[in-house]
Amino acid sequence: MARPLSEEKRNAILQAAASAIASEGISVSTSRIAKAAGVADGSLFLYFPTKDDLLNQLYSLIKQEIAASMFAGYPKKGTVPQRMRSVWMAYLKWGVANPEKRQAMSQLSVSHRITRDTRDRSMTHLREIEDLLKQCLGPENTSTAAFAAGIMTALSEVTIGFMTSDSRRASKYAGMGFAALMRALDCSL
Amino acid sequence: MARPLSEEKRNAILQAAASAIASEGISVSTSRIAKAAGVADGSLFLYFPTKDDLLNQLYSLIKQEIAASMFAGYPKKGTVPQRMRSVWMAYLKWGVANPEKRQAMSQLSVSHRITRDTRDRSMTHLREIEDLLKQCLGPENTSTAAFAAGIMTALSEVTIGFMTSDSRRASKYAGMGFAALMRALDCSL
Amino acid sequence: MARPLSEEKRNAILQAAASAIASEGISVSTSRIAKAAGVADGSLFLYFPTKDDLLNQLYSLIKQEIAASMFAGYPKKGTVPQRMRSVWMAYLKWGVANPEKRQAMSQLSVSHRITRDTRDRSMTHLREIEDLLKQCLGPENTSTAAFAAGIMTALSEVTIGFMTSDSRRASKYAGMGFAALMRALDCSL
Amino acid sequence: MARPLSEEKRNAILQAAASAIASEGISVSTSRIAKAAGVADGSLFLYFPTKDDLLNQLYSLIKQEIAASMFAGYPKKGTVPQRMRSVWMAYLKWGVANPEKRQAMSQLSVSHRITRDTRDRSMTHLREIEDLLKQCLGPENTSTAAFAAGIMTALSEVTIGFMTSDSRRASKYAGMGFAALMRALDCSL
DNA sequence: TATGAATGAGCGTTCATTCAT
DNA sequence: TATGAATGAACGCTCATTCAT
Repeated sequence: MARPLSEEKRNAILQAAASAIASEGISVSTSRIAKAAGVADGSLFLYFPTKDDLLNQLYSLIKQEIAASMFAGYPKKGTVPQRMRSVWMAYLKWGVANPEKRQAMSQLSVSHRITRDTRDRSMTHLREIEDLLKQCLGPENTSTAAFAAGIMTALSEVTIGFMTSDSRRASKYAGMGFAALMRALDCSL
Repeated sequence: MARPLSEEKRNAILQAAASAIASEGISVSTSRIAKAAGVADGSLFLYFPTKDDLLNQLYSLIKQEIAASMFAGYPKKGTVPQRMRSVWMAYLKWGVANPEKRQAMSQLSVSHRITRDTRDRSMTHLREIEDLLKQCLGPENTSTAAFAAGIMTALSEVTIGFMTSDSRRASKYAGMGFAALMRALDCSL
Repeated sequence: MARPLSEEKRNAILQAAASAIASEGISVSTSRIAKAAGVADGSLFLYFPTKDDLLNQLYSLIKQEIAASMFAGYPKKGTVPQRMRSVWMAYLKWGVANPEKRQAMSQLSVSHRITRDTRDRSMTHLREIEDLLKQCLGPENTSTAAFAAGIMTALSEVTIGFMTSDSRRASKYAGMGFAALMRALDCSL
Repeated sequence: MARPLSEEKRNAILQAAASAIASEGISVSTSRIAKAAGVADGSLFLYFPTKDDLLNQLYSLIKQEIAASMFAGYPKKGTVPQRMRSVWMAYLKWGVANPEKRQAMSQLSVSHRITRDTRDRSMTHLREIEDLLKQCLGPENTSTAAFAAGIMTALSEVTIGFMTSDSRRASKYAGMGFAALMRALDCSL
């Protein structure tokens, strides 16, 4: 049955795309991505029917990866602040460890080539965060959980940015960021 | 400094670029921008030698416009919180009133076509904000003013986003956002 | 002459090619042909070393099939007009029964990918027709037999076209076509 | 107002397309056509938005040219046979004089890239021929005029083919072809 | 023998930029 | 100054063909 489509190559392409987009932007050519992935130009289209597909799948993959990493070492039984801190620190860790994916993501998330559908699907991973935030905010502020989630995301991006560009003070930023978040959210508990 | 060409056309091109980029992304063709501006394809290059120049000038222009609008009605003699609130609300107002420029900006700010130089120059407009924040944070936290500015920007973007997509509750978000900001910054007063 | 491969698959490929070319033109991909034939993309090249080979063999095959069908039920002992009518009607019957092959043939016969050699070889099948025509035309017009054959072919194509697109009057066209042919040839007998 | 689109270049492209298609088939690349026309690759698309457009316009153009040339020197007051002969000879003349266009046409007319619409529009030019044929056939055979037109076209193609490949006897074929046509049609007058 | 993944040349088309008018 | 036709490099994608399995 000939060779099966290699998961390895698929990943190489996604990886190469992330890195190429990080350094050249979304307008990077599929040819450059293929070259960086070590496959022929045409092979890319064996794994992803169009460039838009590649872009959308990359977006989904990174979102998934983020969601997963956020819950690594999650203290299910911990207090709400403990759990908040865990998620926060886990995301920061991922962000600092994956600068290319973060940069690629910043390009992808504003791109018109990422469909509404892709965005919606990736949202579901954040449902758990919103649940956590609802507990933090208390029952009367339940409706603002989405806003709170936005704040959390925004603050974490800023924090990772500073951690990356001024890495000597990385852990200081991490702490300051978390403190700012908790104050901003003004959790009832 | 004499500008030999029609200032009017120059502005039409910048305006058209903002709107075209907002709706199609940075990859929009110069031809489409020219058409939208009501000038010939070739004329665009009389005003901006390359597309990158146009992009950079647009970036600068919007940044400038933002900076200016932030200080409209600024109460120079007011208390720090009053001045903070003024700047915050002024920016929100601009953001809600200029969705296209905001969208264009979100594309431009992540683009690799905006040079370091352009970015740096635009930073200077925010010097005043940092000064204000230093007063807010107190002398011992002076070194974190840049981080605080990042937080402020991030929170305002989130807030405008929610105001725009859920406009019935716009003023509620504006207030919540400001409260969150002040708490996050934990100003010594 | 031993053909090592499955005659069945070879035929399936030729059949699929005829049908695919009929509906999509000669530019149809070998992959589509393979798929329609129920074999793998690569397998096609086990049976036909190149696409051009496939095309040429298909051309030859159809020409052969036409030649054979023309002489089905041929009245060897009949008069010249009887034999002419037999050939005429037999070809019409084949044409009406094999629209895909006819369409494929119309693409193949004008294609530059069919070699002179292939065309020449296929000509020999029509030698018998020319012999028949020579008898019809009489000894003094022997040199125009090729022209007469051209006329016959041309008229039969037109006739089949009308029979196919206006099938209610098919037999009327068949008769009219034959009458026109016999008049056009002005046979001495 | 800059240069206007040059009719000359447009014609050069159509001409180059006809000749390139004649010698390489419809699959000839737009780049090759552009080169042959003496324009840049991109310029072709200034005159024809897609290759299909070029193909369709070329088809229409040649059909029009044929229709026009058929009625050059047409004896409006002549008898029906005189007029038939005029049209016949005029078409033969065009065909012999324009072998490339004829070859291009043979590719175009079987191509799936020529739309139904294009074909239909080009049909109208042949209305006049059908009218002439109706007079030839007499009122009782009016319904078969389309069939007669098909026969006429088919015979003329065969005739031109022989005139071209055996040009020493060109005028003999022209006469023989016409005689065959008139007999085939069996005109009542 | 049969498969289908892999290849890379080539395609139709777009577009930033130039230049004749 | 302003125009838009002209350019050609580069793009995303296809496909006949090869080759590892």
